[in-house]
Amino acid sequence: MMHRNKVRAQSELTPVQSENAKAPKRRRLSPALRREQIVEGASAYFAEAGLDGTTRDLSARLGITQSLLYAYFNTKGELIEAVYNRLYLDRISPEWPELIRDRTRPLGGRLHQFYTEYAAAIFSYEWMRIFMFSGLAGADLNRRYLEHLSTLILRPILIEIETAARSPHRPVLEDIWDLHGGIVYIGIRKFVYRMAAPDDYEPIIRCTLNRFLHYYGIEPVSPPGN
Amino acid sequence: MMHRNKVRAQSELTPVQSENAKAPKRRRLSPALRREQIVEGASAYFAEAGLDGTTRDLSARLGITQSLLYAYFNTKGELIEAVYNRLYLDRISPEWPELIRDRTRPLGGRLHQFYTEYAAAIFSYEWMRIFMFSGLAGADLNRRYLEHLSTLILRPILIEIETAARSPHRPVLEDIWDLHGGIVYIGIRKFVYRMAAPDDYEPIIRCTLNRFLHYYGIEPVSPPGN
DNA sequence: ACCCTTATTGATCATTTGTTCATTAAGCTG
DNA sequence: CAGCTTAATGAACAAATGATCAATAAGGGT
Repeated sequence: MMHRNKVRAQSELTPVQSENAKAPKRRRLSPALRREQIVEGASAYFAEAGLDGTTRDLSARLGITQSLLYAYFNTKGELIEAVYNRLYLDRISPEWPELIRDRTRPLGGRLHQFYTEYAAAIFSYEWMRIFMFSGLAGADLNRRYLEHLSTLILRPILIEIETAARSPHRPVLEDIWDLHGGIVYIGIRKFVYRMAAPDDYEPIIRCTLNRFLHYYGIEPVSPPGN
Repeated sequence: MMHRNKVRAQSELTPVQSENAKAPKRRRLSPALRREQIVEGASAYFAEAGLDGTTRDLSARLGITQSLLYAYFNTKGELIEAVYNRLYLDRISPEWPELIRDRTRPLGGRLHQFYTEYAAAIFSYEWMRIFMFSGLAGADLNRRYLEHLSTLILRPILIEIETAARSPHRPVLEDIWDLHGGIVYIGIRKFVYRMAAPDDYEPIIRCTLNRFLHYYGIEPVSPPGN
């Protein structure tokens, strides 16, 4: 005998408390809304538990029954696919390639803005961990995302550095991956390994960028007060 | 006639023995040997399937029964623990801190040797993936490993850079993490995201190091032919 | 207020998976 | 060879898990 009424008993004790209690009564939402709520909750849950997390745990966290998930997704895989879409969709801002190529501004400032915004975009518990989980699971989405990133962001950066370089050194794409990896690794340390990491990413991003630019004889990023 | 048993056991591994050699005869190994074989197989298997891989799949791959696993490990968790030990144990060579601090040699050469050896040590399918899986699972081992690395390797590198620096710039530990992360990210791209990566890590490691050293006014690494 | 559509539930099924244990046989010793 | 220790097997159990479906009730339309 399983005592599944645990959640129910909990919710009955707190009928309409707004804190963390869920309504004991059955709530009927519009399909669009419910679906949105499920995908959002699934993102948070799978980021924590991994893609092997169970549909029962997820539904319990959402305050709905497990079978309801199957009214919106034919299979658990479909649900995970929806999580992928929500997470990856438009994660690469279409403005970034323009920003990087905008030669009316100093290259340092462009890269600084890009990496500050990029860090803000991906340095989240959900994104970092689900990206890693799906990468390990062999999801093709990861490779596609990174190919996309390489084409739209890293190659333009490479070209801009080559163009702006005033030292004898010239970078190859692998050098841009090194720049990128050094910054992304901050997020990996924080969200995958759960190590202490700086609250503000700006100083280390700026320093990393300056070190990179310096090698190619490009002027450093202006201090943030600029 | 003579050493029939032994020969038989050996030739048992070769598939084309008799017509329907499908039924694998039960092989009786010494506990130490069998345990070693299991842990090795488990490392390979869990690296591929993740720590949620099943004991049944593992035993099938090892060519033994699933229940035999429990003759050597009381629980699946214990088996995974054994995999951790096999993988992490002595992964940080005790000679590296000495190497890094050996001021009779140029700093660039020391760091180059260290990172070449370090890459050779951890850039393997098994290490990279299991480290990532266990990190995501929240295994304390990861944090301990990285703390260890920070204390024994990164801090000494920081001190050596500070000491050797001839430019106005001075690094903080986070800068060393950036250097480290940029290099480690090569392995992450290759083994987690399964992207194309250079076969020989030496050139990019050298270039990354030189870029780093250049910022602090430290002489570059000598070319490999030196 | 009363339908009536359908979002939601509860029960249930079929597998999967970790774990246990009595039984079997491999291979060393006398 | 015979006997004996114990490595190894095969069958089984309990809990967990993905998935299904008839029954229920929430809440909008009239």
